[in-house]
Amino acid sequence: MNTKNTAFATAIICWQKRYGRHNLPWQCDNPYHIWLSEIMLQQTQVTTMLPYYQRFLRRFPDVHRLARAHTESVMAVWSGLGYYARARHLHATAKIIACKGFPQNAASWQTLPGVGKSTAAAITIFAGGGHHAILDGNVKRVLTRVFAIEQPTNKAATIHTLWKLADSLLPTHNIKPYTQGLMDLGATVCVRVSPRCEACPLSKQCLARQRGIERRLPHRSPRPIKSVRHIAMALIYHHNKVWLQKRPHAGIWGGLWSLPEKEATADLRDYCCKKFGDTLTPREEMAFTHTFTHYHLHAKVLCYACYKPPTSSPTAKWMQKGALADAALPAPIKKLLLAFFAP
DNA sequence: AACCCGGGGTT
DNA sequence: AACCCAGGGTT
Repeated sequence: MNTKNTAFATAIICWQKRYGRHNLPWQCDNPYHIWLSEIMLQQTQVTTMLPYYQRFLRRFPDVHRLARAHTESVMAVWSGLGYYARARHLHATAKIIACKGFPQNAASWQTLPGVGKSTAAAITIFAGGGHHAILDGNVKRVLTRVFAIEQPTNKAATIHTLWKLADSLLPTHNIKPYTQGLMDLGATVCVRVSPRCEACPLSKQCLARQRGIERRLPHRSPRPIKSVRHIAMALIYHHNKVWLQKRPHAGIWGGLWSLPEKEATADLRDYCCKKFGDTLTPREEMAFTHTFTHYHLHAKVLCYACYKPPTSSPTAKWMQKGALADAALPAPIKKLLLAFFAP
């Protein structure tokens, strides 16, 4: 019978002790700090999120302060960090926690908005008591390489295999340094391009390295070709202000402020005419393209000067050009507006 | 600028 | 199980 692979965990725990990160501000026993850090670390590196983390905690020192805050101020503090759905989910979860207290196990954590299986596992491990596998991008990379898993990692069956493998590798003790070590190793040594195998504690047991295929892993099956989608947007300005609409929470750029948008330019002109009447003067046209996972978005932007603006409403408002940089806008819209108002 | 990537949510 | 969404990193 094959014995349990303890060499993997042992090597990581030992490496973590000497080379891992030990002084991160959320390495404490405050579940609020740990939860916030894990959300901010989704799709984001430590060096990027660190100043945001500090700023966020100064503004919202505990979960009750966060729960009581207005969504707008949460989004404003999050501004610049990207992936704004994380901020919306964080706020929604804060309200639940303020009412019902912090979850006491991973399964309960995972029912909360923005907390998936891996994040729930990490939070409960670092907050103390949890004993679960994690499987984020770093861990996937380490596992597919050390065990030479060549199946495409964007397939459910492979993900399932990786979870099983991660479960089987869990050590009985030292779960915190093990988990932190796995994350740190993937982030600093077993990186996607140019892995630093000479500095890796697993290099001797790494099957991908033995076979010389570490750079080809993890493997993904190709994605379908992207289509192109055309839309029309209106940039309506009044002195140094621009007319923005709040987007619905579902769909792209959910909950962010953006320009009025229609499928076709004719529809857009109709809308502008109805909304602003003859107070609008057509100016130049602009355009941009933005690529999503599944399609290229091509936007034609009709610019109008407006001399008599309508008043704001909950879902539409005028924004000063000075407020654009810190506002919750989609990245391409922010870029376009900053360019438009640039001196 | 093109290409690659990966977390949670939705269907 | 497959697809959707978002923005940063790398080349």
